Amino acid sequence: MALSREQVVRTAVELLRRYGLGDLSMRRLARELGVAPGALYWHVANKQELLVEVADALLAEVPEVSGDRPPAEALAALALAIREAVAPVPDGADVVALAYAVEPGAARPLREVTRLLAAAGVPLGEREHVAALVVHHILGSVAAQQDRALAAAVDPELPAPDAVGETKAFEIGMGVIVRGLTAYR
Amino acid sequence: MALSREQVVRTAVELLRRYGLGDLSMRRLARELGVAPGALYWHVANKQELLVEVADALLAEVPEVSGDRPPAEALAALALAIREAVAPVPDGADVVALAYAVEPGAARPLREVTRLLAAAGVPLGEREHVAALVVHHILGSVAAQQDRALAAAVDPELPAPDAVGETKAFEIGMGVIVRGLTAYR
DNA sequence: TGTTCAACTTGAACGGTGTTCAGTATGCCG
DNA sequence: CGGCATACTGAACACCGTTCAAGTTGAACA
Repeated sequence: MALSREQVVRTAVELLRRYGLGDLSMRRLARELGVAPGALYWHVANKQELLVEVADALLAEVPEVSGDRPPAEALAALALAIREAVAPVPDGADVVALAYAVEPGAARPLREVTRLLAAAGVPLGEREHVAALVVHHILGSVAAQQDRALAAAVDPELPAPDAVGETKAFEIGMGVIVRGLTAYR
Repeated sequence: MALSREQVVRTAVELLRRYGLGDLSMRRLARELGVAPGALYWHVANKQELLVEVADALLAEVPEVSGDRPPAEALAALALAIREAVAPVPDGADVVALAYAVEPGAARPLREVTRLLAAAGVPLGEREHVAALVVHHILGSVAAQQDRALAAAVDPELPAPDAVGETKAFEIGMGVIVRGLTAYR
């Protein structure tokens, strides 16, 4: 059976989930698919394009947020949901950050952030900038956690980060943002 | 004359300033110093350690913030100063983010963020987490701007980001944070 | 059935990358 | 002058993303 773009992306996601970005090379991916490296370039222009697709796949699993809650509360829940989708994937934050940099509005959950900010009364001209703040907090927090986890894996002296504590830390920052938004209403 | 660690770091900073992270390879750096690549490893354990040193050098140029202002105001000024130190350096945000991930409290200006948060009434257990929010906003904002600049340089269709607008966008996010901090006082 | 043509894949190469290490040179100290 | 730590070289190792001429495959058409 011939390879397909979907298959390439799916395998890339698997590889990322299992081994992280360091082991997601075009060669490794090709080996996993039983194919020569050059074959991948028929289905994908380059690695960056592939990674954007991978990021989209990760974010596609974020559940849609229910609309019948106060916007601020819904925003906090959405941020947490995005966090939970990205955090368990090694280097997930890096991959999503890359995709967000290339096109901020490509993935649904990230658009939803902007939509909730509108509902919270943030005026049009400021929305995308506040959305950037939220996204950076999510991705920055996850990236930091993943870096600490990596450091702890290499050097057993360091304490392994505990998921609960990390989530609490994230929510403290998110709380500051949400309280800062009340000024708009 | 023998090479020195300081000289290696200084030249690395120059190279980064001029050509960005893509051209800051150990080989290129060695060529610039008129030396074989292996020689660098006498002065520096590996590239990551070098980049941490480079980040410290970038942040060392952030002016100290004066203490006789309201903490919230001083924090906004400090954040802006950090931004202005990192933004003109290509890939500066990436380099500093790496250093911050390795050891969050290494550079003075980043410790100062925590100090100002203490002055603003943020309790001990939450300080470092709010500091992370601020740092992520700074670095995320700069990284996004630099990515857009890079994209515009490659594809002339895209609009080049203007520095004033980017700073405004940054300040909008910073404003949300600062307003969110008033709840602590 | 035979032929044609597009879709797809291979194999090999190009020009890089970070890092290691046995060996060699340099200059200071006793 | 001998010895020794410091500093550096040259070559290699094992990778990386990407390109491309040449080859294969399979389906549609005559």
